[in-house]
Amino acid sequence: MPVPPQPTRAELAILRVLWQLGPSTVRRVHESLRDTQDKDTGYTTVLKLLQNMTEKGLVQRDESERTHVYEAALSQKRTQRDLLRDLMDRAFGGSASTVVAQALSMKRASAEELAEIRKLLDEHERRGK
Amino acid sequence: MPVPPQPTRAELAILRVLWQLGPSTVRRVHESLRDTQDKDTGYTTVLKLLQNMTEKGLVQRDESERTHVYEAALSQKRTQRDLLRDLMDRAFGGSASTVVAQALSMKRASAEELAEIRKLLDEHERRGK
DNA sequence: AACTGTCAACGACGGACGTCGTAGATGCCC
DNA sequence: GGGCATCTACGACGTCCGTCGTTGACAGTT
Repeated sequence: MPVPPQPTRAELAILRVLWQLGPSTVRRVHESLRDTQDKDTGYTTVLKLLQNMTEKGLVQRDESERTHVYEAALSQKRTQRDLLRDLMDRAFGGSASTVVAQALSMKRASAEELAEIRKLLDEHERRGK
Repeated sequence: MPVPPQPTRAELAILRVLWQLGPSTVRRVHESLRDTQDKDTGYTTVLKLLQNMTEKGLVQRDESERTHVYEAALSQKRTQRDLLRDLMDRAFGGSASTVVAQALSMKRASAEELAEIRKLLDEHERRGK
């Protein structure tokens, strides 16, 4: 399992919990999901998902205690990058600028976000110089 | 069928062909896919996909002639926006600036692309003013 | 020792997806 | 008109995904 496969929708939702809470038990993940999510997922469903994800290498499991503790195997950044890369290739012909253009066209690109983006761009340019 | 569901991977590959070639027959789509794609998809597979997509409202079918002609129902821009929005919500917490940051961190964000992005940003700012 | 609650593990199931074989209709050509 | 090619339509299959019921192990309580 050199490179784990991309997470599915449900798996990504779980990863988000793990990134936010850090290493957690099934119960904690389940409850956090219940809070955040609109949909109501059963306990054993979350357990099964986490078992699958362990199998795939998406998470690491500490089973030294009776109650296992799960932790994301890859960083949030890394996963975001992989997912965005994939979408960029499949839907945007690999063009980063088109991605940015679409991102800007969304309502959520608020004023603060625009300033943030410009800052990123400056930094990136300075570094590339 | 007010709003068609999001296209799957295989469906998106077909949509890309339709956006590039314009309204096309199954055969044309199939051949174009054979050229572009690494994977080798059978004719009837493409046909079935297009039939499903018609059902879902992703494409429109002109069956006035014996050989049907398919056309993308939604624009490329619109589809890109929907897909990016979805990923942004699921993986980036809805933050456009994080998306942009990840996009910039990729090798494909070349010098020309950076210039292009900056231009987009300027335009966007001017318009927002 | 019996009861109760929590946990991991396993198996099953329905649905979506991608794939293709095959049948049936239609058009073309000698 | 018979034969061949092309096209749509239909049905099936294997796989993955998300879901959950059930079982068995274990721990704490009384």
